[in-house]
Amino acid sequence: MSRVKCPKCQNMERILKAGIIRNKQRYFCKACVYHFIIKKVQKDNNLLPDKPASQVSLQDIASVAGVSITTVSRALKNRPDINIQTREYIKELAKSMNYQPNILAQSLVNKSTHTLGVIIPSLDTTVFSTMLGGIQEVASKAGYRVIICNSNENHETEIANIQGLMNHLIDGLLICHSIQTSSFEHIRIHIGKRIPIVQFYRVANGLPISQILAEDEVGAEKVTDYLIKKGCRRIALLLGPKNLSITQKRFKGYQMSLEKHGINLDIRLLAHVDFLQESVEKALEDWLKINPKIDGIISISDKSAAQIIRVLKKKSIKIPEEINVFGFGNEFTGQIVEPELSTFDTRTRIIGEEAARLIIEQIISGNQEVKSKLIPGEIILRGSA
Amino acid sequence: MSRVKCPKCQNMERILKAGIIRNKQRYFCKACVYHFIIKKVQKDNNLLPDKPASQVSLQDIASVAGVSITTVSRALKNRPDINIQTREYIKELAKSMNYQPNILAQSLVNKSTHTLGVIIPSLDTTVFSTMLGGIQEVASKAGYRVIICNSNENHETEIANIQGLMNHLIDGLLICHSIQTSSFEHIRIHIGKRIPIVQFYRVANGLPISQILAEDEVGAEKVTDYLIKKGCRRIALLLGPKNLSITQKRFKGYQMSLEKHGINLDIRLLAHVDFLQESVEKALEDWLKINPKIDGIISISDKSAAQIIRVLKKKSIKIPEEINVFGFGNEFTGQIVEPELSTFDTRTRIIGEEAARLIIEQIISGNQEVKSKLIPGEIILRGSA
DNA sequence: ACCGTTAACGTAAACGTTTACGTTAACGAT
DNA sequence: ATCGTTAACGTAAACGTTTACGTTAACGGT
Repeated sequence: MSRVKCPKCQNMERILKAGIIRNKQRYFCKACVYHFIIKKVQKDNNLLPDKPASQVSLQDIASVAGVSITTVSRALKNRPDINIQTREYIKELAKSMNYQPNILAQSLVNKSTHTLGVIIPSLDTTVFSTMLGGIQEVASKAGYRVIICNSNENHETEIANIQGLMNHLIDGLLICHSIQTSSFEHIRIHIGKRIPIVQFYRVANGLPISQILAEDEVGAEKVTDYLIKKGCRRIALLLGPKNLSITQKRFKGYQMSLEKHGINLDIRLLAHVDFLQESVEKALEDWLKINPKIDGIISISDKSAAQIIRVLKKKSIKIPEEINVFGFGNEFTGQIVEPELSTFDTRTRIIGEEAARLIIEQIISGNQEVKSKLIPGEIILRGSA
Repeated sequence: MSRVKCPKCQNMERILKAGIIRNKQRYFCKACVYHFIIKKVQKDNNLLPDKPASQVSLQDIASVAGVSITTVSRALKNRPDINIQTREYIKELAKSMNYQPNILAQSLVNKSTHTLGVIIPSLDTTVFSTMLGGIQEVASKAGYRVIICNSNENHETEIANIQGLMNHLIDGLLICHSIQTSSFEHIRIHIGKRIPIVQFYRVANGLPISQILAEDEVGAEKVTDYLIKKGCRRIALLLGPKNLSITQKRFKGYQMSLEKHGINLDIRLLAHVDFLQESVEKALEDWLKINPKIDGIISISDKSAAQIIRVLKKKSIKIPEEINVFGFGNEFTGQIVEPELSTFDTRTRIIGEEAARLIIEQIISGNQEVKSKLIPGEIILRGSA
């Protein structure tokens, strides 16, 4: 027989057990037909006596003011249907009570979080952190927060990130695909739903969603044109993984320029790398063995170009006399190497800014019309070519 | 007389107007004592006929399965008190209906968002984006999202960011103060509340909250020691704004080293800059005019050091023969300049990682004990010193 | 004196979860 | 057959907002 007392009728006799829930024994009082659980007496835990200082809510203000929650909400939101004196009084009261609205609750009702999700492949690469800076600035000026997810150039992580963000946390998604991403089902699922998506920099072409792009094709063509005009005939091209849109476009621009100038494509002059130092150096080693010798290199990034220059100098190969080196992206690094790096400025920050602008416009207008925008870049000539 | 029909009794006679609310005329039917608003007939707007595809909720699943919401929740959360077959059935049903939980609603109930807020002064600076990378990695492995706010080195923005994040959006705040921040009331308000705060890299010392720090003092001392041992006696020190903790600590380490070696402090050798290129070059110009001549420079960052080296080379000043140059931070830039940069590696990424680890620990344990952790750095010797 | 009008409130549903607690029926032991 | 036990549900409150709609009283015109 249990030694439990019914909290309702104080009876200790006709008490039965009634199952266990979440590790707690439940009881049933036959006398008053009542189910209950004996709670362990909270022995005021030894933490600070500070109350949890739970945020003040509309209800708290309403109680103090002696009005309803609705009236408080109206006052704070400057809605009509409220007496001006009442409104001012409540506003002051709210301020004095240090009221802060619970954004979660607001978002739940309003079905809008004023938050953008951004998925980028890496934070350590200047290109990406620069774009992020652009996104951040535009978003914040428009009153949007930014949640950043780093896919770490990993396909699975990208998928997981998207799933997480899409669960009502964000109003719009900006995505720059990881190297590994080649299938895009995880994106396609979300197209046409409430949450707009914009791809930037690295994009998937088959998808009916907006894009903000760098001038990869035109840029590569212009750079190749320039090198050919300068007399180069054996121009090596450093590219990323083959599945990247960027890779394909830069190759296309390069190819078009060669064709235009009647130069045959030599596939030995193409190299695909994974952005890591070793793969860049390996590609360079291979190129240097080729005959006839190369006289120009168009790098995939300024960082890789800087690494290339470093190796070439160690081998006492003169830049630009023997080999012209061209970067891509215009990062700070290019101004530090010697000779300073000629590069194609893709206006990375602008890409981020435009991506943010576009998605915010889509969020506000509700119009998900597919737009594709190319951010014009420009050649910057310094010493290396 | 209004030509309005009461939706309840269909009467068109005894209808009165009853105020305007949110730009809509309200009516009152005397016949059936009923208030109403005539809604404009939605002329099925010309958008896509696609339904908004509102996410499926627990209620939707419950309806289909013919059980209550509670049972569905129990099934999906693997709670006890549910028949295994029911559970499996509901799980499959949920999957087939492509159910995704509404994180907002979950957070509202659970009072936890599994999201960290990070406030950093800039995204374009390598140091910060590197720390961010560390934070991101640890957070994401622990199942936390990261909301990033860029204070842009601006005090007001920092305050606004914190206010926004603290309104129930985050479970913990990581903050690296802006240059301009000298008063810390906006932080102090939140201390001891539910949401823990951890400062990293740039910290305010007076506050009773945890910190993750670089070895600024020890680092500056070690670097100065090294230069003195190498024979330098006129070592210039490039510092940030005076109010930064980093500035004060590096100066202290520098000063201690001088004292230890019996060298008098010459305040002309100190310069405070704002991280912009112009201010760095201005400081350098001033130093070069001083007599006796300087023979060493400890820079505030590797980037500034690279700029210094560039200027010195233009003036044909030999590095390290005439002037030794030391960086701080160990960024990629240091490996590109010529001569390669000697630097103090502050282990920036580790600082971010540790900050994230610490705050997550505080969130989970609920223990906000103040901890201060110094991340050991090390001198990296290359050609410039 | 009555009627229409409106200012200024309040009530309650809704957003999508989680969870304390109520309820029922089946089952084994007496 | 009765009673205690428990598996397996359901109900409803709660989280903190927003907002459609109900309600009251005052007021001015007839």
